[in-house]
Amino acid sequence: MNLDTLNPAQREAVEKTEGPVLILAGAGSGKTRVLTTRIAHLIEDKGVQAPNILAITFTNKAANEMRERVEETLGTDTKEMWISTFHSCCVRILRKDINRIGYNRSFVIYDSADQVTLVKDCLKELNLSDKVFEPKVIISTISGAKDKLYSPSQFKDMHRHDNRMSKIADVYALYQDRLKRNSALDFDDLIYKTVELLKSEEEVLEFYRSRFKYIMVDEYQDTSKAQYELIKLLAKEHQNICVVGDDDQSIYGWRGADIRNILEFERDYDDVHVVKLEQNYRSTQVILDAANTVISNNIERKRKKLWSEKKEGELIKIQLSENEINESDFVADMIAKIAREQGRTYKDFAVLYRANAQARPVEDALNRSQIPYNIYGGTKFYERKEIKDLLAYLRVIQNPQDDISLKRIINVPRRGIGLRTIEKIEDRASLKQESMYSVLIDIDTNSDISTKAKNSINGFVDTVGTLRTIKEVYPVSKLIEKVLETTGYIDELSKDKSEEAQDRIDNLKEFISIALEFEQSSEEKDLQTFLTGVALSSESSEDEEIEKVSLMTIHTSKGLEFPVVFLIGMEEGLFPISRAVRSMSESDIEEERRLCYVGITRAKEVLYMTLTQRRTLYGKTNPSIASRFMEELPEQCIEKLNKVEKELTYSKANYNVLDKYKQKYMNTMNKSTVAKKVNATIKDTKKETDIDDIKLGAKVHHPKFGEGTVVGMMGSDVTIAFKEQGIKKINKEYTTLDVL
DNA sequence: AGCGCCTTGACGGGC
DNA sequence: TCAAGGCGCT
Repeated sequence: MNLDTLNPAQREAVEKTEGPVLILAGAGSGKTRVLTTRIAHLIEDKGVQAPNILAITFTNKAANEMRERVEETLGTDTKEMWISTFHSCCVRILRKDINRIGYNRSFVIYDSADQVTLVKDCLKELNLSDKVFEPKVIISTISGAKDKLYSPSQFKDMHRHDNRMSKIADVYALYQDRLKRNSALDFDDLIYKTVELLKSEEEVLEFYRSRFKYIMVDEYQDTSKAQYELIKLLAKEHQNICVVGDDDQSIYGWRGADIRNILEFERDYDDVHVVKLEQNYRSTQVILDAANTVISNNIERKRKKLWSEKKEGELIKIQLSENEINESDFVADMIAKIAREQGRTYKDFAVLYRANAQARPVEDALNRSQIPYNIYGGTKFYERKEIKDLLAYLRVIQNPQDDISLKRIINVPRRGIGLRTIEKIEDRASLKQESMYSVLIDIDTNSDISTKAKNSINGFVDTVGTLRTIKEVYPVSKLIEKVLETTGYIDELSKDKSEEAQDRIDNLKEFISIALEFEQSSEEKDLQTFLTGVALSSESSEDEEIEKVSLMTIHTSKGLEFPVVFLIGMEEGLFPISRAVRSMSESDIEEERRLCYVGITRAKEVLYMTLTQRRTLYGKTNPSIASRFMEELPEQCIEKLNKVEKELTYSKANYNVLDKYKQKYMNTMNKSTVAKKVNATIKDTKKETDIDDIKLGAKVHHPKFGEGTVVGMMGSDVTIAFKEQGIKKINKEYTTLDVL
């Protein structure tokens, strides 16, 4: 294995194969290359067997890319190697042994829409209003609990003094019960139940421990407590655990990622070898300086500074526009101009924004200028109604205990089984503690259902029965055709002559070809494997090679790069988004700042940042205030294309500034040095602070805001009245508060 | 069952 | 602003 093309840090990360390794990989530092080379090195030079390697990523895209690149490097196939996402890895483990913890091995996987339906059912059963207990809120609460590995009873106990949360805990308990009865797992369960299985079944744990002798985890900053625990279980014995991540790119706190996992890796494992990949191969020095300076305003981070061998590069251009329409026109004009003058092609450009709603005016402007674009995000193929209907049929065929899917299709297409009848079936099912399907099977013994409804139900049961037989002999694609035929689904759509109906038919045909493709490429060809694959993939099959400008959120852009990037809507309340501003929570603002860092570092050569004087968003026009992140950009890196400073009110709010330290050091150091100083101070005092000493009324010291008094506490959020900076909400888990 | 009016609320989004 | 879901009427 030739490692000569790697830089020293990269090489170190590859060669240090034994013991715990933390690779802090800055944006564009060749992280994927290091990981793939490391795997190849293990196999080729260290004589490690392929089955002993486990490599975990977050997205299918990353997993596929890694597998391809490893195969390319090694020149062999990697079938024996587990290179997969957390979720598909867990499914594999669970399919084998989940029966040991009382679940059915042929479980189905519920997506977020199924979750909503199930939670609504649970609320109904508990007589709770879905106005007071919004399903969305319930789901994210449950999801948060599972991410932290709280069981329903633990969760209930934690919140025994909080009436509302207690009720939510009851929903959580019932929800889990129903999932189990339906032989279903939601996405969070895939992780949670795997941890549960490994913790309770010594034999299973031993099996995987001795199998996965070398474990690698990508995007470690995005792991949740549950994922962290899973990895720890597997890696504890041999300690050959290599995690790669960038705390500065942690932007998924809102979906359970716990930045502490990367910040405290060194505490969790013994003798951790830390490698920092700081050489950036992507961007110009100007772009990196700007990114470094902005991110240095974050307190809680590992110190790291990107540098590049590339020359200085063009200054970052800042444009102030009248409103979002002018802003979009500016973007379109500049794309046209740069494409023409510099001979760039449209795929070199990306327009990045904080919220999807911002895409609209940009689309309009690009259309006016006849510039082709691809918009990422939006309704997914598998979320379409007709596809979900078909999937519900397939799921019921696979697993008749799945009440949620059964309810979805029992009267689709219409076959005269009304709401009243369905309710009766449900009642009976919960009375007898069994699935709706088993009630349907002997519906004839049920007296309070009309003969007409009984006939329809028997017809439905026959259809499903027939399809279940067909499943055993025909391939999936054929089964799908049969479903669409025998249920009359296609007939129903064909009768409808609208364009929409034709679209739906086309989508169903597209789905059949997905199934055909599956039959050709997959080793296992059964329905269950197909359904799992569909559940775990997101299918964003846009034609990526095509010559188009990319429009996407900054979140979506993570991991990608473009020669020319437009970061639009750099305004307070939009970016950082208003919720983060209003919550007054420093950790929320820091996550927004990391997002800003991600946005800036997408650019290879040219970066534009735009903002408006007035923005109409959600039907309301408001004067804009420049984003605090704009103010954090170093003067020498930017070029203001128009009179930005004159026209703008920079928010003078109590954001930014590191006051206490600023006064002390500002004369001699620049802002980023001050931040470093603060960082170092935190590191020193960290161990001495006991988080439990932070109580109501306690006098505390905050690294940025100085002295204050604790006036409120909610979970890990502490509200503090600062002497000089006013009232702020701070997450005590992430900030070092010294009790005075 | 289906249509249309009205309220609501809207960040980010992979598996 | 606008789209989706709820609700009431036919």
